[in-house]
Amino acid sequence: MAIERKATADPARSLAILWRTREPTSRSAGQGLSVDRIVRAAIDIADAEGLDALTMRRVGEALGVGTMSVYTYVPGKAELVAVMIDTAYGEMPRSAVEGDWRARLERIAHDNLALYQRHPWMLRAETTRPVLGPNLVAKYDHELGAVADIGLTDIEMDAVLTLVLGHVKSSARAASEVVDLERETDMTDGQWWQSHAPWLETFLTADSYPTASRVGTAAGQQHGGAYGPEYAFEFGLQRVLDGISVVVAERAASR
Amino acid sequence: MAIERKATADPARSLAILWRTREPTSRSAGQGLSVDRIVRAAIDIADAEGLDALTMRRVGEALGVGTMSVYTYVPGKAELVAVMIDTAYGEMPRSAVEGDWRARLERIAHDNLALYQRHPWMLRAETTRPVLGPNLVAKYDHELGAVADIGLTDIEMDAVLTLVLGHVKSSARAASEVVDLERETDMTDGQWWQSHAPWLETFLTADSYPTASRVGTAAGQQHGGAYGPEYAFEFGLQRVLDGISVVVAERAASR
DNA sequence: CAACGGGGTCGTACGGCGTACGTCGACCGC
DNA sequence: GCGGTCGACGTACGCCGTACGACCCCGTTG
Repeated sequence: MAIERKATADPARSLAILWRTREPTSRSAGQGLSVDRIVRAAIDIADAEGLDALTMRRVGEALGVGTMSVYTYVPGKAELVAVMIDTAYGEMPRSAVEGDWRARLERIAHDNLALYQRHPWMLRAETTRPVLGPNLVAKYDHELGAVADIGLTDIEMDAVLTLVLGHVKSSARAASEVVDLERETDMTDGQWWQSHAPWLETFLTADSYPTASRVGTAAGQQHGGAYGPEYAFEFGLQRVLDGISVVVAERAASR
Repeated sequence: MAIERKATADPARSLAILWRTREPTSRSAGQGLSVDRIVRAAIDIADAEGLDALTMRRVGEALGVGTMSVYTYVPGKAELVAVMIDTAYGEMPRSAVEGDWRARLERIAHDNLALYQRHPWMLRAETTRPVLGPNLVAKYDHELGAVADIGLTDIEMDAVLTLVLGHVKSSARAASEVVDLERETDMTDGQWWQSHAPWLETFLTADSYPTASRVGTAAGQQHGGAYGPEYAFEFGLQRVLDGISVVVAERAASR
């Protein structure tokens, strides 16, 4: 029910797979099992049914193969997930670097949001000390390109990226949970809100917590409408970019 | 290895416990088991050893009681976690509302960071559609107080809070993972970085990804030093607050 | 062409988890 | 003193990840 633990995939093992240290043997070169086929099957399962549905038994099944055969190509589930993550990074667009830095960062934020929408399981699998696969490195390099040459120090460039991507991840997580819950409970967020309103009013009277009840109601109605997570994402992103522009302006002025 | 799934604790059941709908019977009033004792024991375990170590068997053990006895007071693990979360909120300071809005938000950010440092398991257990326990409501009301009366709409007040708390959570998660990994691997972040440097240089040459290799190295050294997650937290927080001040200024000007 | 060796495959089994279910004992109200 | 009720808990089920060892098939070698 929580974030992936033993997310500590053995980095060395994962890296060996990711950077293709081992060339395929003549035997396995046929149409048999392979890391690629396993990873693709695993991603399909996780995309469609979430990280909890991704079990080693399930992967074997999907490939018409015994559960333990999977372990021939992948040392364990944690390492499989690590490879899945890097593979997903590899499928991201590397939009051309055009426009000013703000437009570029905005574009990157939206690309990453789309990534999380396509692969919601990544929200629960990623760690902050990621396995440095080739696609993550390429992604990092590409994204740094958006903030290079605007007068920031290297440390600041990294911090800016961390900030923006962190915001995207927060927002994506919120949006993803709304979708999950709407499917699990067969209720839209708005319906859920309304069905709980009477209960809330029992305890959360305007007397006891006036501000919370007023603002909570307003925010709840917003969620009921078409916009909710989307608004939080856009609002937050614009605030973050505004904040970054203050630093950029400072650096430009002192040059 | 991931974020709590079936985090869908049955809200009604959780709420019933949280708002103490059921008064203690004369029988159970003695020194026997109780929701409070269970929750306290569970929080102690999770604080000390993480959410993975928190099993129902373990909770029973800690209380000198059979595993299934716990289910007399709590409908399931998900609901137990929900109550743990609200309890933790209840232990937060409600710092007096003083200073300007920026100082107040900064204070709130630091209070929430401290909460996550004391209870790192919350980073993996919280959801975005939380169970509306009494302490969460009180916390929300208190935190709204920091941004009331500065000219924002209700929706914006909620969005500002969501943004700041989202940033705190991102940063706290990063910091927490660093701590976890340093314990698990018996290596500091700096040592880990250095031990992987040769490997990285093999693939990530300055030729292939000049920006990534330069900035990554700089950021890596930063992590090796005393500051890393703390810097990311403070840098991001100041940027977020700068961004918010732009909106506040706009609203003040148009009034 | 026969024998061998090794690698891909997979069945079984173990120790963990959450928890459904049914029983038992002790206490409280009468 | 007694009946009913409720807290406590033992057992068991179906999941999970994966260690271990057996099998089988195929490419290589003598």
